[in-house]
Amino acid sequence: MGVKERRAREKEQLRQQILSAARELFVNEGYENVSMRKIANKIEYSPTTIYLYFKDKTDLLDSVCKETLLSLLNTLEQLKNDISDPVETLKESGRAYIEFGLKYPQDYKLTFVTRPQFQKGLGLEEGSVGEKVFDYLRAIVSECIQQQVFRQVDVETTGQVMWSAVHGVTLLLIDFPDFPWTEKNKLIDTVIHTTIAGLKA
Amino acid sequence: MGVKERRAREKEQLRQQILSAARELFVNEGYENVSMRKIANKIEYSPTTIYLYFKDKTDLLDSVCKETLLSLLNTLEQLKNDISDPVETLKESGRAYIEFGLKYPQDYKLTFVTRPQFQKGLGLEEGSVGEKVFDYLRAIVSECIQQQVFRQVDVETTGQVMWSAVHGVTLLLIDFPDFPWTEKNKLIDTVIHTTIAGLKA
DNA sequence: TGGTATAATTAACAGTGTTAAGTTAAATAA
DNA sequence: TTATTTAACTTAACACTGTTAATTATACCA
Repeated sequence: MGVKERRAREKEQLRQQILSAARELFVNEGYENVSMRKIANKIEYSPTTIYLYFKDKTDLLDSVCKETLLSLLNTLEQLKNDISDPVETLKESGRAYIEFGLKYPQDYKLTFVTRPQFQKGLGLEEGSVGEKVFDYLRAIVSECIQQQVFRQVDVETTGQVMWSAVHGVTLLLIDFPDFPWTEKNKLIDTVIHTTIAGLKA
Repeated sequence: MGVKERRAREKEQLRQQILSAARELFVNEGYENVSMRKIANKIEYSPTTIYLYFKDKTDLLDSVCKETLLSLLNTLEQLKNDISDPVETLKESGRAYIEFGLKYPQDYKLTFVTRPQFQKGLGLEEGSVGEKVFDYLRAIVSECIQQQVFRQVDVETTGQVMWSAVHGVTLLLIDFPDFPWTEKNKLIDTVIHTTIAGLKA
């Protein structure tokens, strides 16, 4: 009876192989410039084999993005050990979020910009990984409000403001690398500091 | 001798015709899903005619985006009559910027997200329309600092923080329309208010 | 009218995502 | 062991893509 298990394991292995080949190509050459044939070549299978594992190209994109979100969530959750000082945690989380985006710029854009363009229901729906990322943010913000550090009582709005700020600066830094930005870390710190200061008071 | 002028005028006319056909299609169906043949069909010319007026598809995108930036700049500059209260002007400009993005979401994404992906030098270089948009922002921020309303002395950083906030919320609202956002206007107001409050004091 | 520059077109190339049909290999049943 | 079923994979094809080179049509000038 171990046969089926082995076969399933092999199938899963090839799925992963396709997935990581796709990620590597998407990241290095951009989603639009990667063809199914290119992915197939990389893993030394025929192009149509991919369709046995993924519905179509956007499904492949989808799976790559889900992995990215998991990785982001993982990065963030490793910070949230110290809940005694939620504001400090929020600052560090914001910085970690931005730095994640800058470390994997193509993955970030793929997940938060390209994917929504191709797939209307975009991974923030109930039970999704994307929702969990926002849940993480919500929890910290909630703590800040409970400790009465933040003026705003509305957890949702506060979280969304924070998200806007970090998302904005991340994308600007990625998309306009030639713009005469202030020194990167100073800009990031100022964005976070400013937003949090604005939420206090 | 009026012949050459007329011919030039006709040429310019067709150029504009191509441009507005391209914009309409890009906006309605997305840049990736619009083919040169589709544009050509719309204006009832052969596909290759477009290449007599534009170098390639990204050049077409480029020109569309330049128009968008001009339109945005125009929208903003109509607000800047009242310089006596720079903070109020900044608030209104931020709101106008976001609402421009939400009114023409595809144009906004095309200009600030899609284009940078295809064209490295992306319209923020010296003398460009993109630079003028940022110049506009810089001028208002500078006034706020001179009137000692803002804590931060660094005009550049302050402007970039402001840009991050409005860019971020604009894109989030565009890209994740199904997310349970706070009521749109409340969110926009809170983003602007929070950022400006953070820049004060 | 004939000649010329310019504008627009046709035909073609190499590549795209995807589907349907066909083939090979492996696991089960006799 | 041999036959049969099932799963994995490939080949061939379709309609489409951006773009180039060669060709035709058009409008102007002498």
